[in-house]
Amino acid sequence: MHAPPRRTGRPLSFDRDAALRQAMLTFWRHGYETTSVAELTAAMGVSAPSLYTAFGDKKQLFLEAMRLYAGDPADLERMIAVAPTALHAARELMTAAAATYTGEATPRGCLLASATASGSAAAADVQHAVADIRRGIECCLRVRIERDIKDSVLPPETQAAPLAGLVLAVTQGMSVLARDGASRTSLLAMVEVALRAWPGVKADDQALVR
Amino acid sequence: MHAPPRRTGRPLSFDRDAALRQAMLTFWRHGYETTSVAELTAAMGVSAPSLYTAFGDKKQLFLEAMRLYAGDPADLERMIAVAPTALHAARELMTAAAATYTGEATPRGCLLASATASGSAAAADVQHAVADIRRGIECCLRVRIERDIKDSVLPPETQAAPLAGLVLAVTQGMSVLARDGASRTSLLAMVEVALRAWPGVKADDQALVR
DNA sequence: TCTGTTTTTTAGTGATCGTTATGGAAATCC
DNA sequence: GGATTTCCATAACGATCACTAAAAAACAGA
Repeated sequence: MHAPPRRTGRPLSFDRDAALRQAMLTFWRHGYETTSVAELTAAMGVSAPSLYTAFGDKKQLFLEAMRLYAGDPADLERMIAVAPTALHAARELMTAAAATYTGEATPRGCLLASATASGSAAAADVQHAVADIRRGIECCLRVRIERDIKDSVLPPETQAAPLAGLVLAVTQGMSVLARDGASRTSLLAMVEVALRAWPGVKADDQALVR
Repeated sequence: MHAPPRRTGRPLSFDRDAALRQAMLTFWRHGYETTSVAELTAAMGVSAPSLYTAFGDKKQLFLEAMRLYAGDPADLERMIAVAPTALHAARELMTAAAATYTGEATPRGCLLASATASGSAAAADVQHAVADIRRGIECCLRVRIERDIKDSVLPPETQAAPLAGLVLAVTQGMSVLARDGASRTSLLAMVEVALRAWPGVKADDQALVR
Protein backbone atom coordinates (compact mmCIF):
# COMPACT_ATOMS: atom_id res chain seq x y z
CA MET A 1 0.00 0.00 0.00
CA HIS A 2 2.17 2.87 1.28
CA ALA A 3 5.68 2.59 2.69
CA PRO A 4 5.86 2.94 6.47
CA PRO A 5 7.34 6.29 7.60
CA ARG A 6 10.11 4.39 9.44
CA ARG A 7 11.05 7.05 11.94
CA THR A 8 13.01 6.92 15.12
CA GLY A 9 11.50 5.70 18.37
CA ARG A 10 10.49 2.47 20.00
CA PRO A 11 9.54 -0.23 17.49
CA LEU A 12 6.27 -2.17 17.57
CA SER A 13 6.38 -5.03 20.01
CA PHE A 14 3.97 -7.17 18.00
CA ASP A 15 3.71 -8.48 14.47
CA ARG A 16 1.14 -6.27 12.81
CA ASP A 17 0.29 -8.79 10.10
CA ALA A 18 -0.13 -11.61 12.59
CA ALA A 19 -2.33 -9.43 14.78
CA LEU A 20 -4.43 -8.43 11.78
CA ARG A 21 -4.84 -12.07 10.88
CA GLN A 22 -6.10 -12.86 14.36
CA ALA A 23 -8.51 -9.97 14.12
CA MET A 24 -9.75 -11.32 10.79
CA LEU A 25 -10.36 -14.75 12.30
CA THR A 26 -12.24 -13.21 15.21
CA PHE A 27 -14.46 -11.12 12.94
CA TRP A 28 -14.94 -14.19 10.76
CA ARG A 29 -16.17 -16.20 13.69
CA HIS A 30 -18.32 -13.66 15.49
CA GLY A 31 -19.21 -10.95 12.99
CA TYR A 32 -18.54 -7.25 12.99
CA GLU A 33 -20.77 -5.65 15.56
CA THR A 34 -20.97 -8.81 17.66
CA THR A 35 -17.21 -8.87 18.13
CA SER A 36 -16.10 -6.65 21.01
CA VAL A 37 -12.83 -4.79 21.14
CA ALA A 38 -12.05 -6.80 24.27
CA GLU A 39 -12.32 -10.02 22.23
CA LEU A 40 -10.10 -8.52 19.58
CA THR A 41 -7.38 -7.42 21.97
CA ALA A 42 -7.43 -10.86 23.61
CA ALA A 43 -7.16 -12.69 20.29
CA MET A 44 -4.55 -10.33 18.89
CA GLY A 45 -2.44 -10.22 22.03
CA VAL A 46 -2.41 -6.44 21.85
CA SER A 47 -3.64 -3.87 24.33
CA ALA A 48 -6.47 -1.56 23.37
CA PRO A 49 -4.32 1.59 23.00
CA SER A 50 -1.87 -0.29 20.79
CA LEU A 51 -4.74 -1.54 18.68
CA TYR A 52 -6.06 1.96 18.19
CA THR A 53 -2.70 3.46 17.29
CA ALA A 54 -1.92 0.63 14.88
CA PHE A 55 -5.28 0.24 13.17
CA GLY A 56 -7.31 3.38 13.85
CA ASP A 57 -10.57 2.13 15.30
CA LYS A 58 -12.75 -0.96 15.21
CA LYS A 59 -14.29 -0.08 11.86
CA GLN A 60 -10.98 0.50 10.11
CA LEU A 61 -9.62 -2.67 11.64
CA PHE A 62 -12.56 -4.60 10.25
CA LEU A 63 -12.19 -3.11 6.80
CA GLU A 64 -8.52 -4.06 6.79
CA ALA A 65 -9.36 -7.56 8.01
CA MET A 66 -12.03 -7.81 5.33
CA ARG A 67 -9.51 -6.93 2.63
CA LEU A 68 -7.14 -9.53 4.03
CA TYR A 69 -9.95 -12.09 3.87
CA ALA A 70 -11.06 -11.19 0.37
CA GLY A 71 -7.55 -10.98 -1.04
CA ASP A 72 -6.54 -8.85 -3.96
CA PRO A 73 -9.57 -8.26 -6.21
CA ALA A 74 -7.23 -8.32 -9.20
CA ASP A 75 -6.35 -11.94 -8.47
CA LEU A 76 -9.97 -13.01 -8.62
CA GLU A 77 -10.58 -10.92 -11.70
CA ARG A 78 -7.60 -12.55 -13.34
CA MET A 79 -8.78 -16.03 -12.41
CA ILE A 80 -12.16 -15.37 -13.97
CA ALA A 81 -10.66 -13.86 -17.09
CA VAL A 82 -8.06 -16.59 -17.56
CA ALA A 83 -10.43 -19.54 -17.00
CA PRO A 84 -11.20 -21.58 -20.14
CA THR A 85 -14.88 -20.70 -19.89
CA ALA A 86 -17.23 -18.85 -17.58
CA LEU A 87 -18.45 -22.26 -16.45
CA HIS A 88 -14.96 -23.14 -15.28
CA ALA A 89 -14.74 -19.85 -13.44
CA ALA A 90 -18.11 -20.39 -11.79
CA ARG A 91 -17.13 -23.88 -10.72
CA GLU A 92 -13.85 -22.62 -9.32
CA LEU A 93 -15.60 -19.84 -7.42
CA MET A 94 -18.10 -22.17 -5.80
CA THR A 95 -15.81 -25.08 -5.02
CA ALA A 96 -13.23 -22.74 -3.52
CA ALA A 97 -15.97 -21.18 -1.43
CA ALA A 98 -17.17 -24.59 -0.25
CA ALA A 99 -13.62 -25.44 0.79
CA THR A 100 -13.04 -22.12 2.53
CA TYR A 101 -16.31 -22.31 4.43
CA THR A 102 -15.49 -25.73 5.86
CA GLY A 103 -11.81 -25.32 6.69
CA GLU A 104 -10.59 -27.05 9.82
CA ALA A 105 -8.35 -24.22 11.00
CA THR A 106 -10.73 -21.38 10.19
CA PRO A 107 -14.25 -20.41 11.25
CA ARG A 108 -17.13 -21.87 9.28
CA GLY A 109 -18.92 -19.90 6.61
CA CYS A 110 -17.94 -16.73 4.83
CA LEU A 111 -16.69 -13.64 6.60
CA LEU A 112 -18.49 -11.45 4.08
CA ALA A 113 -21.77 -13.30 4.51
CA SER A 114 -21.68 -13.52 8.29
CA ALA A 115 -20.02 -10.35 9.45
CA THR A 116 -22.68 -7.86 8.42
CA ALA A 117 -25.77 -9.94 7.70
CA SER A 118 -27.22 -8.46 10.82
CA GLY A 119 -26.35 -5.03 12.01
CA SER A 120 -27.68 -1.76 13.31
CA ALA A 121 -27.94 1.38 11.27
CA ALA A 122 -24.61 2.54 12.68
CA ALA A 123 -22.81 -0.11 10.65
CA ALA A 124 -24.36 0.83 7.33
CA ASP A 125 -21.09 1.88 5.73
CA VAL A 126 -19.46 -1.39 6.75
CA GLN A 127 -22.33 -3.26 5.15
CA HIS A 128 -21.79 -1.23 1.99
CA ALA A 129 -18.11 -2.11 1.92
CA VAL A 130 -18.92 -5.80 2.16
CA ALA A 131 -21.64 -5.53 -0.47
CA ASP A 132 -19.20 -3.81 -2.80
CA ILE A 133 -16.95 -6.86 -2.77
CA ARG A 134 -19.86 -9.10 -3.64
CA ARG A 135 -20.96 -6.77 -6.41
CA GLY A 136 -17.42 -6.78 -7.78
CA ILE A 137 -17.35 -10.55 -8.03
CA GLU A 138 -20.82 -10.73 -9.53
CA CYS A 139 -20.00 -8.06 -12.08
CA CYS A 140 -16.76 -9.75 -13.03
CA LEU A 141 -18.49 -13.07 -13.56
CA ARG A 142 -21.34 -11.53 -15.51
CA VAL A 143 -18.91 -9.85 -17.87
CA ARG A 144 -17.17 -13.18 -18.36
CA ILE A 145 -20.49 -14.87 -19.18
CA GLU A 146 -21.28 -12.14 -21.68
CA ARG A 147 -17.90 -12.73 -23.27
CA ASP A 148 -18.69 -16.41 -23.60
CA ILE A 149 -21.99 -15.53 -25.22
CA LYS A 150 -20.27 -13.28 -27.71
CA ASP A 151 -17.72 -16.03 -28.39
CA SER A 152 -20.55 -18.51 -28.95
CA VAL A 153 -19.36 -20.60 -26.02
CA LEU A 154 -22.77 -20.01 -24.50
CA PRO A 155 -26.06 -19.83 -26.42
CA PRO A 156 -27.18 -16.33 -27.34
CA GLU A 157 -30.34 -16.53 -25.23
CA THR A 158 -28.25 -17.04 -22.09
CA GLN A 159 -29.23 -14.66 -19.31
CA ALA A 160 -25.90 -13.45 -18.01
CA ALA A 161 -27.05 -11.44 -15.00
CA PRO A 162 -29.32 -14.04 -13.39
CA LEU A 163 -26.70 -16.71 -14.00
CA ALA A 164 -24.00 -14.68 -12.29
CA GLY A 165 -26.44 -13.81 -9.53
CA LEU A 166 -27.20 -17.47 -8.99
CA VAL A 167 -23.53 -18.25 -8.47
CA LEU A 168 -23.32 -15.51 -5.87
CA ALA A 169 -26.52 -16.66 -4.19
CA VAL A 170 -25.34 -20.26 -4.01
CA THR A 171 -22.00 -19.10 -2.67
CA GLN A 172 -23.46 -16.93 0.08
CA GLY A 173 -26.14 -19.50 0.79
CA MET A 174 -23.52 -22.17 1.31
CA SER A 175 -22.06 -19.97 4.03
CA VAL A 176 -25.30 -20.24 5.95
CA LEU A 177 -25.42 -24.01 5.54
CA ALA A 178 -21.76 -24.33 6.50
CA ARG A 179 -22.48 -22.41 9.69
CA ASP A 180 -25.36 -24.78 10.35
CA GLY A 181 -22.89 -27.64 10.17
CA ALA A 182 -23.02 -28.83 6.56
CA SER A 183 -20.01 -30.91 5.51
CA ARG A 184 -17.61 -29.96 2.78
CA THR A 185 -18.68 -33.02 0.82
CA SER A 186 -22.33 -32.02 0.92
CA LEU A 187 -21.53 -28.48 -0.18
CA LEU A 188 -19.45 -29.72 -3.09
CA ALA A 189 -22.29 -32.00 -4.14
CA MET A 190 -24.58 -28.98 -4.11
CA VAL A 191 -22.15 -27.11 -6.33
CA GLU A 192 -22.25 -29.91 -8.88
CA VAL A 193 -26.03 -29.87 -8.85
CA ALA A 194 -26.10 -26.09 -9.15
CA LEU A 195 -23.86 -26.20 -12.19
CA ARG A 196 -26.45 -28.23 -14.04
CA ALA A 197 -28.35 -24.98 -14.33
CA TRP A 198 -25.59 -23.81 -16.65
CA PRO A 199 -26.63 -23.65 -20.28
CA GLY A 200 -25.37 -26.71 -22.12
CA VAL A 201 -24.64 -28.73 -19.02
CA LYS A 202 -26.86 -31.58 -17.95
CA ALA A 203 -26.48 -34.82 -16.09
CA ASP A 204 -23.34 -36.69 -17.09
CA ASP A 205 -22.17 -33.96 -19.40
CA GLN A 206 -20.40 -32.58 -16.39
CA ALA A 207 -17.44 -34.86 -16.88
CA LEU A 208 -16.64 -32.88 -20.02
CA VAL A 209 -16.04 -29.62 -18.25
CA ARG A 210 -14.33 -30.73 -15.11
CA MET B 1 -50.66 -22.75 22.25
CA HIS B 2 -51.94 -22.73 25.86
CA ALA B 3 -55.07 -20.95 27.09
CA PRO B 4 -54.39 -17.69 28.98
CA PRO B 5 -54.92 -18.12 32.75
CA ARG B 6 -57.52 -15.34 32.65
CA ARG B 7 -57.02 -14.12 36.17
CA THR B 8 -58.01 -10.91 37.83
CA GLY B 9 -55.81 -7.84 37.89
CA ARG B 10 -54.95 -4.86 35.76
CA PRO B 11 -55.38 -5.66 32.07
CA LEU B 12 -52.64 -5.27 29.49
CA SER B 13 -52.57 -1.79 28.04
CA PHE B 14 -51.14 -2.92 24.70
CA ASP B 15 -51.97 -5.44 21.99
CA ARG B 16 -49.61 -8.32 22.59
CA ASP B 17 -49.82 -9.63 19.03
CA ALA B 18 -49.21 -6.21 17.53
CA ALA B 19 -46.25 -5.64 19.84
CA LEU B 20 -44.81 -9.02 18.92
CA ARG B 21 -45.16 -8.18 15.27
CA GLN B 22 -43.24 -4.95 15.76
CA ALA B 23 -40.55 -6.89 17.60
CA MET B 24 -40.36 -9.33 14.70
CA LEU B 25 -39.92 -6.49 12.20
CA THR B 26 -37.18 -4.96 14.34
CA PHE B 27 -35.30 -8.24 14.67
CA TRP B 28 -35.80 -8.79 10.95
CA ARG B 29 -34.22 -5.47 10.15
CA HIS B 30 -31.35 -5.41 12.62
CA GLY B 31 -30.69 -8.98 13.71
CA TYR B 32 -30.81 -10.62 17.09
CA GLU B 33 -27.80 -9.44 19.05
CA THR B 34 -27.58 -6.17 17.14
CA THR B 35 -31.10 -5.19 18.21
CA SER B 36 -31.15 -3.56 21.63
CA VAL B 37 -33.98 -3.83 24.09
CA ALA B 38 -34.27 -0.06 23.87
CA GLU B 39 -34.96 -0.36 20.12
CA LEU B 40 -37.51 -3.05 20.82
CA THR B 41 -39.37 -1.07 23.46
CA ALA B 42 -39.45 1.96 21.15
CA ALA B 43 -40.76 -0.05 18.20
CA MET B 44 -43.26 -2.00 20.29
CA GLY B 45 -44.52 1.01 22.23
CA VAL B 46 -44.02 -0.92 25.43
CA SER B 47 -41.89 -0.15 28.45
CA ALA B 48 -39.06 -2.48 29.36
CA PRO B 49 -40.71 -3.97 32.47
CA SER B 50 -43.88 -4.65 30.49
CA LEU B 51 -41.83 -6.31 27.80
CA TYR B 52 -40.16 -8.57 30.32
CA THR B 53 -43.39 -9.56 32.05
CA ALA B 54 -45.13 -10.22 28.75
CA PHE B 55 -42.37 -12.02 26.87
CA GLY B 56 -39.78 -13.20 29.40
CA ASP B 57 -36.50 -11.84 28.16
CA LYS B 58 -34.90 -10.77 24.90
CA LYS B 59 -34.11 -14.33 23.86
CA GLN B 60 -37.62 -15.64 24.41
CA LEU B 61 -39.03 -12.61 22.64
CA PHE B 62 -36.82 -13.34 19.66
CA LEU B 63 -37.79 -17.01 19.57
CA GLU B 64 -41.45 -16.04 19.62
CA ALA B 65 -40.87 -13.45 16.90
CA MET B 66 -38.99 -16.07 14.89
CA ARG B 67 -41.94 -18.45 15.12
CA LEU B 68 -44.25 -15.66 14.01
CA TYR B 69 -41.97 -15.04 11.04
CA ALA B 70 -41.61 -18.68 10.08
CA GLY B 71 -45.27 -19.49 10.50
CA ASP B 72 -46.64 -22.88 11.37
CA PRO B 73 -44.20 -25.57 10.21
CA ALA B 74 -47.17 -27.80 9.46
CA ASP B 75 -48.38 -25.34 6.82
CA LEU B 76 -45.09 -25.51 4.98
CA GLU B 77 -44.95 -29.26 5.34
CA ARG B 78 -48.44 -29.52 3.94
CA MET B 79 -47.61 -27.25 1.01
CA ILE B 80 -44.63 -29.43 0.11
CA ALA B 81 -46.61 -32.63 0.47
CA VAL B 82 -49.61 -31.39 -1.48
CA ALA B 83 -47.63 -29.88 -4.38
CA PRO B 84 -47.97 -31.78 -7.68
CA THR B 85 -44.24 -32.52 -7.72
CA ALA B 86 -41.14 -31.70 -5.69
CA LEU B 87 -40.22 -29.30 -8.45
CA HIS B 88 -43.41 -27.35 -7.91
CA ALA B 89 -42.69 -27.25 -4.19
CA ALA B 90 -39.15 -26.04 -4.78
CA ARG B 91 -40.33 -23.34 -7.11
CA GLU B 92 -42.97 -22.23 -4.65
CA LEU B 93 -40.40 -22.12 -1.85
CA MET B 94 -37.96 -19.99 -3.80
CA THR B 95 -40.42 -17.62 -5.45
CA ALA B 96 -42.18 -17.02 -2.15
CA ALA B 97 -38.81 -16.31 -0.56
CA ALA B 98 -37.88 -13.87 -3.33
CA ALA B 99 -41.15 -12.04 -2.78
CA THR B 100 -40.80 -11.99 0.99
CA TYR B 101 -37.24 -10.70 0.85
CA THR B 102 -38.17 -7.75 -1.33
CA GLY B 103 -41.44 -6.70 0.26
CA GLU B 104 -42.12 -2.98 0.38
CA ALA B 105 -43.55 -2.91 3.89
CA THR B 106 -41.05 -5.30 5.45
CA PRO B 107 -37.29 -5.34 5.90
CA ARG B 108 -35.22 -6.80 3.10
CA GLY B 109 -33.83 -10.30 3.27
CA CYS B 110 -34.73 -13.22 5.49
CA LEU B 111 -35.07 -12.92 9.23
CA LEU B 112 -33.63 -16.40 9.65
CA ALA B 113 -30.65 -15.65 7.44
CA SER B 114 -29.85 -12.25 8.88
CA ALA B 115 -30.68 -12.46 12.53
CA THR B 116 -28.02 -14.91 13.61
CA ALA B 117 -25.54 -15.01 10.76
CA SER B 118 -23.16 -13.20 13.03
CA GLY B 119 -23.21 -13.64 16.74
CA SER B 120 -21.15 -14.21 19.82
CA ALA B 121 -20.93 -17.51 21.63
CA ALA B 122 -23.61 -16.32 24.04
CA ALA B 123 -26.22 -16.61 21.31
CA ALA B 124 -25.39 -20.18 20.33
CA ASP B 125 -28.76 -21.57 21.35
CA VAL B 126 -30.56 -18.93 19.33
CA GLN B 127 -28.46 -19.87 16.32
CA HIS B 128 -29.44 -23.48 16.88
CA ALA B 129 -33.12 -22.60 16.98
CA VAL B 130 -32.83 -20.78 13.67
CA ALA B 131 -30.83 -23.59 12.12
CA ASP B 132 -33.46 -26.07 13.22
CA ILE B 133 -36.07 -24.30 11.14
CA ARG B 134 -33.81 -24.45 8.10
CA ARG B 135 -33.10 -28.12 8.70
CA GLY B 136 -36.82 -28.77 8.97
CA ILE B 137 -37.51 -27.22 5.59
CA GLU B 138 -34.57 -28.96 3.97
CA CYS B 139 -35.57 -32.32 5.40
CA CYS B 140 -39.16 -31.88 4.30
CA LEU B 141 -38.13 -31.04 0.76
CA ARG B 142 -35.65 -33.91 0.61
CA VAL B 143 -38.30 -36.39 1.66
CA ARG B 144 -40.57 -35.01 -1.04
CA ILE B 145 -37.85 -35.44 -3.65
CA GLU B 146 -37.28 -39.01 -2.52
CA ARG B 147 -40.99 -39.62 -2.90
CA ASP B 148 -40.85 -38.32 -6.46
CA ILE B 149 -37.95 -40.65 -7.15
CA LYS B 150 -39.89 -43.61 -5.83
CA ASP B 151 -42.88 -42.55 -7.90
CA SER B 152 -40.65 -42.29 -11.00
CA VAL B 153 -41.42 -38.59 -11.30
CA LEU B 154 -37.68 -38.05 -10.96
CA PRO B 155 -34.95 -40.29 -12.40
CA PRO B 156 -33.58 -42.92 -10.01
CA GLU B 157 -30.08 -41.41 -10.02
CA THR B 158 -31.41 -38.12 -8.64
CA GLN B 159 -29.43 -36.93 -5.62
CA ALA B 160 -32.13 -35.85 -3.24
CA ALA B 161 -30.02 -34.35 -0.48
CA PRO B 162 -27.83 -32.04 -2.62
CA LEU B 163 -30.88 -30.96 -4.57
CA ALA B 164 -32.76 -30.01 -1.42
CA GLY B 165 -29.63 -28.37 -0.07
CA LEU B 166 -29.31 -26.30 -3.22
CA VAL B 167 -32.82 -24.95 -2.81
CA LEU B 168 -31.99 -23.92 0.74
CA ALA B 169 -28.69 -22.39 -0.32
CA VAL B 170 -30.30 -20.38 -3.11
CA THR B 171 -33.01 -19.25 -0.73
CA GLN B 172 -30.64 -18.08 1.99
CA GLY B 173 -28.26 -16.66 -0.60
CA MET B 174 -31.04 -14.59 -2.09
CA SER B 175 -31.47 -13.02 1.33
CA VAL B 176 -27.93 -11.68 1.14
CA LEU B 177 -28.47 -10.31 -2.36
CA ALA B 178 -31.80 -8.78 -1.36
CA ARG B 179 -30.06 -6.98 1.49
CA ASP B 180 -27.49 -5.74 -0.97
CA GLY B 181 -30.32 -4.21 -2.95
CA ALA B 182 -31.24 -6.82 -5.56
CA SER B 183 -34.69 -6.32 -7.07
CA ARG B 184 -37.51 -8.80 -6.83
CA THR B 185 -37.41 -9.25 -10.60
CA SER B 186 -33.74 -10.18 -10.58
CA LEU B 187 -34.26 -12.65 -7.74
CA LEU B 188 -37.15 -14.30 -9.55
CA ALA B 189 -35.00 -14.58 -12.68
CA MET B 190 -32.35 -16.31 -10.58
CA VAL B 191 -34.94 -18.75 -9.30
CA GLU B 192 -35.88 -19.67 -12.85
CA VAL B 193 -32.23 -20.23 -13.71
CA ALA B 194 -31.68 -22.26 -10.56
CA LEU B 195 -34.59 -24.53 -11.39
CA ARG B 196 -32.83 -25.59 -14.58
CA ALA B 197 -30.61 -27.64 -12.33
CA TRP B 198 -33.64 -29.79 -11.62
CA PRO B 199 -33.49 -33.22 -13.26
CA GLY B 200 -35.58 -33.23 -16.39
CA VAL B 201 -35.84 -29.47 -16.67
CA LYS B 202 -33.90 -27.54 -19.25
CA ALA B 203 -34.36 -24.36 -21.19
CA ASP B 204 -37.88 -23.98 -22.50
CA ASP B 205 -39.13 -27.09 -20.75
CA GLN B 206 -39.91 -24.79 -17.88
CA ALA B 207 -43.19 -23.75 -19.41
CA LEU B 208 -44.42 -27.26 -18.81
CA VAL B 209 -44.06 -27.14 -15.08
CA ARG B 210 -45.10 -23.63 -14.29
C1' DT C 1 -65.39 -0.02 49.86
C1' DC C 2 -61.99 -3.35 50.80
C1' DT C 3 -58.85 -7.08 49.43
C1' DG C 4 -56.14 -9.44 46.16
C1' DT C 5 -53.94 -9.69 41.77
C1' DT C 6 -51.63 -7.95 37.89
C1' DT C 7 -49.69 -4.17 35.15
C1' DT C 8 -48.03 0.14 35.04
C1' DT C 9 -44.35 3.83 35.72
C1' DT C 10 -40.05 5.48 37.54
C1' DA C 11 -35.73 4.92 38.38
C1' DG C 12 -31.94 2.49 38.69
C1' DT C 13 -28.83 -1.95 38.87
C1' DG C 14 -23.96 -3.76 37.65
C1' DA C 15 -21.69 -4.99 33.45
C1' DT C 16 -19.86 -4.10 29.20
C1' DC C 17 -19.52 -1.15 25.13
C1' DG C 18 -15.86 1.56 22.11
C1' DT C 19 -12.45 4.70 23.06
C1' DT C 20 -8.83 7.52 25.21
C1' DA C 21 -5.80 10.45 28.74
C1' DT C 22 -1.75 9.77 31.28
C1' DG C 23 2.79 8.55 32.76
C1' DG C 24 6.63 6.00 32.26
C1' DA C 25 9.51 2.51 29.75
C1' DA C 26 12.12 1.49 25.61
C1' DA C 27 14.55 2.34 21.47
C1' DT C 28 16.91 5.46 17.98
C1' DC C 29 19.39 9.85 16.90
C1' DC C 30 23.04 13.20 17.86
C1' DG D 1 25.13 10.06 27.49
C1' DG D 2 21.32 13.13 26.86
C1' DA D 3 17.51 14.36 23.68
C1' DT D 4 13.89 12.85 21.12
C1' DT D 5 10.50 9.92 19.63
C1' DT D 6 7.47 6.19 19.96
C1' DC D 7 5.15 2.58 22.25
C1' DC D 8 3.14 0.12 26.25
C1' DA D 9 0.47 -0.52 30.65
C1' DT D 10 -2.83 1.28 33.77
C1' DA D 11 -6.84 3.20 34.44
C1' DA D 12 -10.66 5.32 33.39
C1' DC D 13 -14.09 7.95 30.33
C1' DG D 14 -19.27 8.53 29.18
C1' DA D 15 -22.63 5.73 26.86
C1' DT D 16 -25.19 1.90 26.35
C1' DC D 17 -26.11 -2.96 27.38
C1' DA D 18 -29.87 -6.37 29.28
C1' DC D 19 -32.52 -6.40 33.10
C1' DT D 20 -35.21 -5.36 37.53
C1' DA D 21 -36.69 -3.42 42.47
C1' DA D 22 -40.27 -0.57 44.21
C1' DA D 23 -44.46 1.54 44.39
C1' DA D 24 -48.43 3.54 42.29
C1' DA D 25 -52.45 2.34 39.30
C1' DA D 26 -56.20 -0.40 37.38
C1' DC D 27 -58.94 -4.21 37.32
C1' DA D 28 -62.02 -8.47 39.66
C1' DG D 29 -64.50 -10.43 43.33
C1' DA D 30 -66.03 -9.80 48.11
